[in-house]
Amino acid sequence: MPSLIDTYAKIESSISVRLHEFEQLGSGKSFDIWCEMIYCTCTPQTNAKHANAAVEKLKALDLADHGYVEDMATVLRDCGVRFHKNKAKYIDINRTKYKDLGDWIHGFIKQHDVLYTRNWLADHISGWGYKEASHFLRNIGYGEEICILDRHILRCLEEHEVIDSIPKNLNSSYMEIEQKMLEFSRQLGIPNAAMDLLFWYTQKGEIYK
DNA sequence: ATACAGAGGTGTTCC
DNA sequence: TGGAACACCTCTGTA
Repeated sequence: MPSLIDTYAKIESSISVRLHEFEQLGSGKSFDIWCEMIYCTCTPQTNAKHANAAVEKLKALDLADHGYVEDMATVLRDCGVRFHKNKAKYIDINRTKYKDLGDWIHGFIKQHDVLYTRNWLADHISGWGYKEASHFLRNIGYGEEICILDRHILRCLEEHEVIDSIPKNLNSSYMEIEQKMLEFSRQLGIPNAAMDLLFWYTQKGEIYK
């Protein structure tokens, strides 16, 4: 089995392209950032490509801006997004409050910092906890100080003995495990923002988001 | 075949 | 006060 460093060397350029795309998205149109919020709301327990397909279909049907909850739920279900009813509700709630988040999130982050912003997002965006708040921030170009601790990453961390075992309840230990992963990335000399894509590549054999 | 775990978690309830 | 337990939902892979 090749080491993480070897694998990273092999796919570094592909990862760099992806990370650059995240930055582009973050500095792009507010509507695109809103669509990324929809994506992150759809993602939990759901195939990432299904979540992405749902976003594209919502856009194609002009539902992302102002669709009824029921219509959005139908699209999510048809695209294979799990918990489609709840997630359609979350999208509706978030839209009424934070559809323009892309217009001010960068100033917000500059004024506070990424960690504070993640807390704020997890508290204020319906359907987001630490994991999805981190996912969103990474996807708009702020992945250097935070980790997306989903079950796959936790499994990788366990395999590489960064953590002894996967905790039953993440809430209490998210920051602690995150620190260990940040330290791990420093030891390897691999940018933290790339670690998530690298781990996913080792499991799935491709780079997605 | 039929069952059953697993899927890029989060919100609510209950003690 | 905080943690388990459960609901949300449906499809796929595996034995």
